Amino acid sequence: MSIQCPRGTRDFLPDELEKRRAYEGTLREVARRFGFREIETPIFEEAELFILRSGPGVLKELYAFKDKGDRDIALRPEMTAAVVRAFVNGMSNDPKPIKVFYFGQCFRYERPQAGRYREFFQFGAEIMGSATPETDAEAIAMASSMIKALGLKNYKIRIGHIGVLRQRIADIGVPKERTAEVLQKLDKKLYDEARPILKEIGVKDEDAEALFELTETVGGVEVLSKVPGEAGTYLQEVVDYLDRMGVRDLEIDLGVVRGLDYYTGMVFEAEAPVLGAEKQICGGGSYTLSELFGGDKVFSTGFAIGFDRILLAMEKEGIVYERKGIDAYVIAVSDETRKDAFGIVAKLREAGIAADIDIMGRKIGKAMKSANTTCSRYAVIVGEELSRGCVTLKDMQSGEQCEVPVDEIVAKIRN
RNA sequence: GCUGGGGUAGGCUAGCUUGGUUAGACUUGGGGACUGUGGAUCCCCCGACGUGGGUUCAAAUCUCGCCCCCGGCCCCA
Repeated sequence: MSIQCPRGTRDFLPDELEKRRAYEGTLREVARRFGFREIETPIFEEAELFILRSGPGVLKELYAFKDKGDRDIALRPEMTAAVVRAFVNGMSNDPKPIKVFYFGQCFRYERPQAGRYREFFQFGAEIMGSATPETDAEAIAMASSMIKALGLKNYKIRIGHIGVLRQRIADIGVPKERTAEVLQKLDKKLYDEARPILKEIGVKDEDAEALFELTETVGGVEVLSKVPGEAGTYLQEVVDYLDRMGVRDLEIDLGVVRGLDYYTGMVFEAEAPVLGAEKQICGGGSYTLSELFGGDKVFSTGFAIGFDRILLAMEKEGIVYERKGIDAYVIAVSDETRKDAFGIVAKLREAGIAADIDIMGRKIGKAMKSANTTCSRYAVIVGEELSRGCVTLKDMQSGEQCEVPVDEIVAKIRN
C-alpha cells in the first residue's frame, strides 16, 4: 500500500489546482478593486499568539510542537492573529486606514467532515485603524462582491451587532465571566438551555425573555427600527452605505454572535445552505485585538472566507470551471521535420505563446490527439511545406486549416 | 471525544448473501489498425481485493483489531 496524504489533507492535482488558482485570482482581483493590498505571514507562529487570541481552549485543536530550540510553535489555525501581530510589529505607523488581504492555508486538528479539513484555505481581509460605519460597510461590501464574483447564487449574509447583546446581557445582571456561556446558547438559539443558566445567575424572567426577543430580531433591514439605542442607529448607517453601494443581499439577525470575546460591534456571517453541517462560508466583524499583542488599542474590521467551502458550494450549484488549455501544439509530420518543429515551438514560447510539442516520438495521428487533450487552440503542423518556408496552422475548434509562412505564425496565433 | 455508512486497477464498478477456474466489465493511460490530420470504431498491453491477525485444505468473500474515506453530533477562531 502506498503512502497516503495525512488525514484531512488533500493533493490538488492539476485540473483541481488550475480551478482553485483561477478563483483565487477572482478574489484577489476583487480585493484589488477595493483598494486592498496583499500581506503574507508565516505558516507557523509562536503558539502563544493563538492562545492570546482565542484562549487556552484552542490548544487541543492546534497543530503545536516544540522546535529544536525548545520554542512552542503552532501551525496557524487562522490568519487574523498573525496579521494583527504584523500590524503591531511593522505597520502601526502606516497611513490609515490600513487595508490588507491574505490568502493561505491554515491548520486545525479536528475531525474532518464535509467542508472541513485539517489543512484548509482562508481568504480574508482586515481594515485597521478605522472604526466607522463606512469601515464596516466596506468590509461587508467586499465580502458580498467576492461571493458574487465567484458566481455563487445561494447564500445569505446576516448582519448583527455583538455590542447590543453584550450591553443587554450586562444590564440584566450577568457577570462578565458568564457572558460567553450565555452568548454561546444564544448563538445556537438554545433558549431552553439558556433559561436555567440565567435563572441561576438571578436574572428576572421578563429580562431573560426580552433578551431572547432581541436575538430573535431577524429579517430585512426594516427590523432595525426595533433595535434600541446607539447600535440600532449605527447598523442603520452601515446598511445605508451598503444600500448606496448596491449591496442588498443581506438580512439583519441580532442572533449572529461569533465565538470570540474581542468582537466589539458589528458582526456578520455568510452561509451557503447547500453545504449542510459546515455551511458557514464567511465570518467577520469589528474587533480590537492589537492591545493583546502589546500594541495600542486599534479598532479594526475584518472577515475571512472559507475558500474550500465556498468552492464546494459552487460545485454543488453546478458551477463548472472550464480548463484554459494552451495556444498551440506543434506537430512534426515526420522525423525529417522533427527538429525544425522544436525550433518553431521555441520561437512561439519566446513570443509568449503557450506552446507544447510531442516529446515521445509519436506520429501525426497521436500527436493530433495530444493537441486535443491539451486543449490547444491551434495545431501547428510542420511538414514538407517547410521547404516553402511555411507550416500548416489548424484551428482545433473549427477544424479549418491554412498554410502560413513561418515568420507569420506568431502574429497569426495572437490574432 | 461520540456515532452511522463505506473501502476491489488512476477513475467508476461486477463478484461477497451460499468461501473453491487465471477476480470480470467500462473508462483513463500506452501501443497498433491508420506511413500528412484529433474527438468515432476495432484489436493488443499496463493496472486492483486498505492493513494486520484469526478460522479453514482453501478467504476479495466469514471473523476481530487498526488505518483511511464519506456523512452526522460535539466543537468551530
